[in-house]
Amino acid sequence: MATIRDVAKLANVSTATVSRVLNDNGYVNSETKNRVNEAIEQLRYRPNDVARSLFKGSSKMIALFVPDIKNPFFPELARAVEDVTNQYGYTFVLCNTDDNHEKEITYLNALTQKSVDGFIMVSSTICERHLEHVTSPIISLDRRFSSNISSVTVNNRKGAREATAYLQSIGCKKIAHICGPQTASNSKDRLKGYLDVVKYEAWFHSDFIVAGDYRFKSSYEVTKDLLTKHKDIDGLFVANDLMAVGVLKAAESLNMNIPEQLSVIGFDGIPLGLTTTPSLTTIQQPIYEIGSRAAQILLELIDHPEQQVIHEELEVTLIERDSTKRREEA
Amino acid sequence: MATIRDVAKLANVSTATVSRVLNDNGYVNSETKNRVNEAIEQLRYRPNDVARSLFKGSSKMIALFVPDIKNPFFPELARAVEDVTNQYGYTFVLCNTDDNHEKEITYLNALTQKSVDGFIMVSSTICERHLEHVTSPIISLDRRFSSNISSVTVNNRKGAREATAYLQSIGCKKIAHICGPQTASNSKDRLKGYLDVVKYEAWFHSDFIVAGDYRFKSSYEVTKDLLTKHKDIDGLFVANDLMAVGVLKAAESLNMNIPEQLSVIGFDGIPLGLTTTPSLTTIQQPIYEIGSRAAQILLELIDHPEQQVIHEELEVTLIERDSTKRREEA
DNA sequence: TTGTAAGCGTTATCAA
DNA sequence: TTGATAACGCTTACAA
Repeated sequence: MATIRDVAKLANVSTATVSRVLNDNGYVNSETKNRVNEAIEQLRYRPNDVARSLFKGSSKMIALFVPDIKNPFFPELARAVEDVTNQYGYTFVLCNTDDNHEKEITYLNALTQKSVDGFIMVSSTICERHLEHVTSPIISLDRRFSSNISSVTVNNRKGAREATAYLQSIGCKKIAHICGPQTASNSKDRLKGYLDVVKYEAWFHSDFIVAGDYRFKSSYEVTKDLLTKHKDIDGLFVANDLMAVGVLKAAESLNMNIPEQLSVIGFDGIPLGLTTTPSLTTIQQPIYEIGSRAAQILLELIDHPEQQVIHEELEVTLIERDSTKRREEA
Repeated sequence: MATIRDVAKLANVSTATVSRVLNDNGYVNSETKNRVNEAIEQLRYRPNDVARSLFKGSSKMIALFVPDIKNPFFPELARAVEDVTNQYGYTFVLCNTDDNHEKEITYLNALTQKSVDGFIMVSSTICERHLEHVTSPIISLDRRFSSNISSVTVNNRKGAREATAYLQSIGCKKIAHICGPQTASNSKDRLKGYLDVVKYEAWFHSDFIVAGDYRFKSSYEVTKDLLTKHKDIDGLFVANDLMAVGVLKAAESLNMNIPEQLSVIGFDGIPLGLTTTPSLTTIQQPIYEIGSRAAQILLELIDHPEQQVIHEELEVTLIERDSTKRREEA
């Protein structure tokens, strides 16, 4: 690979001049500029970004931490982040953390050594004190670490309320909830939203709240149990779509008809909900927008580190599909 | 951030000595080693990888190019690649190319400037001549660029033959095929495999081959058309699972019963096929293994550039699920 | 066993 | 308008 010195020699100028035309700053005679550009072309010269990074102390890279890209919520998020980082000339690093705290810390250190310019994190285990020594900007998604760390979230509690109220509005009399992992703040908020609506109902009973972990399998099993024990449940608010699909499959295996016997509503709005039979009613998050806003805010924070903390909350939308249906009055 | 010089000063040694204990090479007295390590700890010193990269000319980063991480085939692949690269201390860069040639070239150049050590590419547009000036090792996935560029693939043609023969074996009399984009070699091979089996059948007609693009939507539409025109089709081999799910949905909208009236088999074995109703019979690729083998081979190629080109072909497996069913004799 | 110093490829300051 | 040169933080001959 040719270096700036090779170019300088060929064009009969100093490296400083080459650098000037490269970066388009400082005065440079238009004729020598041409000479330099020709030399660049002739040598197929491309500046070495590592050397640039060393000098500048920044790498033009940003990293996204997700628990697992295989979880269908994250590909769209990742895509959004990559789209905007790429648009601004940044390189996109993806890290799967498995919600493992040590792994997160290891990544954080490794990438800091590489002068990565900023982090977007979906994490349940990170909190402020782990970030003390991190000097690059960080933005948390979906879950808020602390008021000092910028975030992009949705109003989970409100969305959960809306989901539950919707089930009531279509005539469900006994509405259960399958929770996400209680380590995740969004999951806690969704539970709260559910409780906001049903807490004082005469029929309400804590048996109607069952624990899941946001994964398909747990909900498949937990649901079979729940629906076998409580045959009077006619509405189910599930903390995320992946688990809601598990519910659909569990009901299928029990020969229960959805939505005739049971209405099911999920949360997230992932594309998977479009391909099930019945298709899934859900509270849709603006996934792409969450990712792209997060990336934009991060890039602003990188350019203006003096800027204050930013918290942005986006809106969710109820999407009616075929897994819910108005109950006929008895 | 502390530098190696700060450590050297605090430990009362030269930077060379610090470097020696850091990299554990060269002689260094065990007592001074302790002093150095204490200084490192005291200053929370972490070596700057950018400086290291500049010196070494390599960055300990590898990149994966996929058309779109939102396509459900790729998250598992990406996960596999990230797992092994991470295990060997490499950083994982993800690029969405949209099958856009210019974008691919731009990424390739940008990452080369960053001294990225190797590339894993899923691409239909790249061929050898675009790679002339790339000096880092490259490995192509799923599609073979040329015999000079290492690859990890599956036997698409054989898998397609197996799929088609399976439909015959369960009694399908007229078997159609929905193709992938003919720009992709895997797609062409799957078509060939289909033809291998049906070409000389008396019923065979070119109308039974319809063009898709590996996406859900195209197949949804194309299928409605096909099934309306040719009501005698009783078997359908679809070039990938995503399109096969489109077929399921199209049949649903036509009130056709799968598998009673029509058996459908896909290709890929993505998790999506487990959540549809009916679940999808398919030719399963070992997706995770493809990714992890590719990454392992790439790392070998990075360590031993003198090594020759490697082509590896993995096996596919027929998975019977609920979208296919033995035809009763008339 | 340790230190000195050159070099990796840039950018930016200062002087000319 | 241009050029010399120090600096970014590290590694590795080579010398001591």
